[in-house]
Amino acid sequence: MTAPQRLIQTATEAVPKRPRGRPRKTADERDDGNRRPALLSAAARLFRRQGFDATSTRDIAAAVGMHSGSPFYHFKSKSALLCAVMEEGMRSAIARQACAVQSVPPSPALAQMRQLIRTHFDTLHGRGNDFVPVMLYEHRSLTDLQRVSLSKLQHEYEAAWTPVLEALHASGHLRAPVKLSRLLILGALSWSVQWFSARKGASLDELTDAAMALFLKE
Amino acid sequence: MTAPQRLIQTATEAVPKRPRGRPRKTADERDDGNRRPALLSAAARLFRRQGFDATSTRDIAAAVGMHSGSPFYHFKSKSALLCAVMEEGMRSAIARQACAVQSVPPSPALAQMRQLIRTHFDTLHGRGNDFVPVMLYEHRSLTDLQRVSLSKLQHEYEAAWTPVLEALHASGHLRAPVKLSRLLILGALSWSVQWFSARKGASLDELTDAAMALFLKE
DNA sequence: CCTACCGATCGGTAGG
DNA sequence: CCTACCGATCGGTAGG
Repeated sequence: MTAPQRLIQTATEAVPKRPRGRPRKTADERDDGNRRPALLSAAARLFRRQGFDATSTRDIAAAVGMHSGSPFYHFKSKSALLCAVMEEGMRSAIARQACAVQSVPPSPALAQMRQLIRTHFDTLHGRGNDFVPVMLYEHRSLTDLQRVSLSKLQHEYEAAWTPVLEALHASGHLRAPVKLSRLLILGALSWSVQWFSARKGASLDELTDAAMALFLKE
Repeated sequence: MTAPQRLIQTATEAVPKRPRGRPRKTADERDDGNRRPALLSAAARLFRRQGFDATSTRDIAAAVGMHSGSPFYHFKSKSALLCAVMEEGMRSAIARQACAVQSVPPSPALAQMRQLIRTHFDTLHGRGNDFVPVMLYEHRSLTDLQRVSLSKLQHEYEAAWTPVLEALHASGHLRAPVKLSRLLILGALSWSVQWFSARKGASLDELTDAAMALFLKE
């Protein structure tokens, strides 16, 4: 909160008044905001690799070249940083999902479904996409309030599946109840963070084919 | 390691020699072994509720009426206790699974499949079955060596699914590749620890029906 | 299994 | 964003 120039101003007594309004940022202040994304990325990577509890705020600070107390200048607590990671993950996942769904005509629900599955795998296993996997693992380390604020984004993400599943149910491609189907399907896909490896085994496309063949008739 | 009687023996110089061989347990010693199951159960319950890192060994000790250092008389480290919880969970899950499979004739693979799914849900959501859910969540908190020793039990559990899935694949009830099917199906079922509630929503039987309808044709 | 304790780590903060 | 620091907690151990 204390502005750096304060130090200089107190040295000289009579200083010409600064212009009114919010002071312009000087070159020295430019770091104020733009280190936040770096902190988020480093935190996401470390949280995914080591887990939330096994990662200290010192680890995160070191990963972006800060000193131990500095992350708390950007985030009020370690769990607030975790929550920010998850929110960022959900926001970009929702954007990716919306973009993917729009790129496919709505008429064959099977094609929409394939796109949803493929996009979900990308969100989980794409290069640098550590944000959502962290959310799947570390949900428990949030406070109740943070969980509530996140649940809105989660519902938004899940909501995109419902009309597609309903269409598939109506056309006979899906026989199980829609709501339980959504829970089971998303679980099957999300669980792949536990076993999928980009370097061995099936590719994401093969995985998508297998999921389609497993869940849908015809 | 130091036997409690030692204290008494040193008080009197000339003590009649104890009979050879391992000393019989006296009433005071009876706790030596049989507090272990209590520790395991308490640990499983707390690990599931709060997570491994959020549970201190003091919490566990208090839950069974011990003092803070005493769990380390039974387990050499906190993670050894975690590993013991998981091993106990897998052993009883495997036993439950073997019993369930044998109770059903092998001929309709669909009936076998239903039994496997239903038993898996029981292992995850049955009363007092906290051991396996802990394993699903806290896999990362094990040492590499512990993970290796556990993987044998996990493979044993998963192996029971393969012949059933192969039969279903051969009969046309399952179209996706067997190996990927097993991974996706077990993921869908296991993920239910994240959302299933015994007090609201579907029952375990309804869940089993939904899973059968979702994964299998006809 | 208890008592008494240690060393290390960690989230967080005051003040600049 | 750095410096310097604190209070609390925690896994684990020695000795009995």
